[in-house]
Amino acid sequence: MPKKIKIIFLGTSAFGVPLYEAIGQDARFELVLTVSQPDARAGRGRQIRPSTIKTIAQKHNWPVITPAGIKDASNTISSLRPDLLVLCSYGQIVPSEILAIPRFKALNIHASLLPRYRGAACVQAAILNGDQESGLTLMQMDTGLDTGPIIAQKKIKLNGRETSPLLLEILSQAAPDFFRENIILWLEQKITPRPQVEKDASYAPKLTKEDGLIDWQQPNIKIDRQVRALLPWPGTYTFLPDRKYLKILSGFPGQPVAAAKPGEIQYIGNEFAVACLKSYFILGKIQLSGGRPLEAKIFFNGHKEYLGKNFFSAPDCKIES
RNA sequence: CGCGGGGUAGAGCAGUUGGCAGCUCGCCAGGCCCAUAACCUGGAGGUCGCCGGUUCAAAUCCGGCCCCCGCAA
Repeated sequence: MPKKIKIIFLGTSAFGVPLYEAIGQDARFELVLTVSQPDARAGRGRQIRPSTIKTIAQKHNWPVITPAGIKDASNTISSLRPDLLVLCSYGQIVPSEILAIPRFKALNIHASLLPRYRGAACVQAAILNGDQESGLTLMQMDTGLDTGPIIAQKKIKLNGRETSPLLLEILSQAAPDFFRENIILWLEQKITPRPQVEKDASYAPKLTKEDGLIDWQQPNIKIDRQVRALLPWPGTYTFLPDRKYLKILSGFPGQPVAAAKPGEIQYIGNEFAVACLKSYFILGKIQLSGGRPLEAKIFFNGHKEYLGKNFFSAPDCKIES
């Protein structure tokens, strides 16, 4: 390839950073523009802050724009005459008029083995469903939500103890090599994308705060998956017997038992555990609102009054601070 | 000015009609026991976040400051 490939990168979250920097620093490519989501109020104090990708762009002095709607950037994008458009967790559907601009098309790197888990919470979905494997998909974009034909995939085996932040990190770090291994073949048109098998498709819609509420009537395996999957947001939570909001940050499933009263807090084998459906969930780290994260053992050592009482997971418990 | 909780012994917490600072765990010493994460006895350990004010007397009331955290995104 005699000439540099002109790339426009679309991304917002930290997940895309390794890939983004790899592209920006690759001599074969010329990063002509970065498109990210607009600055938004976030965090305590609701300060206005830029997206992670925008922050990285500014650090390298790479050109970046943050249109409210990607359509607003349509003219800017076409005037740069990009050869390729690469998207990684950008957060907006890109319309066909923009997808049609680059001659090597618009590609998306998605953190699941499509057609499984189209959508935003793809990594969480893999853990929530107890999948044996996860991975990355390089795909050609169309106007649907992660529906375009697949160019390449990379599988990652799961050991069943991953948390979302960890798996996200693993996939994020794997993205640059995965991209480099396939992009040249793509540019040389040695790969024919294959359409997704529609009947195998599933969706992982954005999570909500409600998804984090623990139902102690479930088997401990499910609760364990929920705890690992929903970090760091929305997080899993329950309510103490006096209805204080309590985050469950970690734990693991205990041995099955016949008679367990779901929700009951118990001291078992030198650990603090909560009864769920025919089993116990051993508590690891927990966090009260206003408090820092700490081992359940440390907290309950000073609160023996909770033993034998029940956690609430009733919907009438308001989420309060 | 988005809403809110908190800084008290090594850890987690209680303690506002102001009056010599408490609980659980841990730690040290000893005891019981085949043994123990169990139990019993004794012990060490605190400028009550910082500064100032009110008062005979402040962890507790008033003012200012620093730090930590939850919700919300």
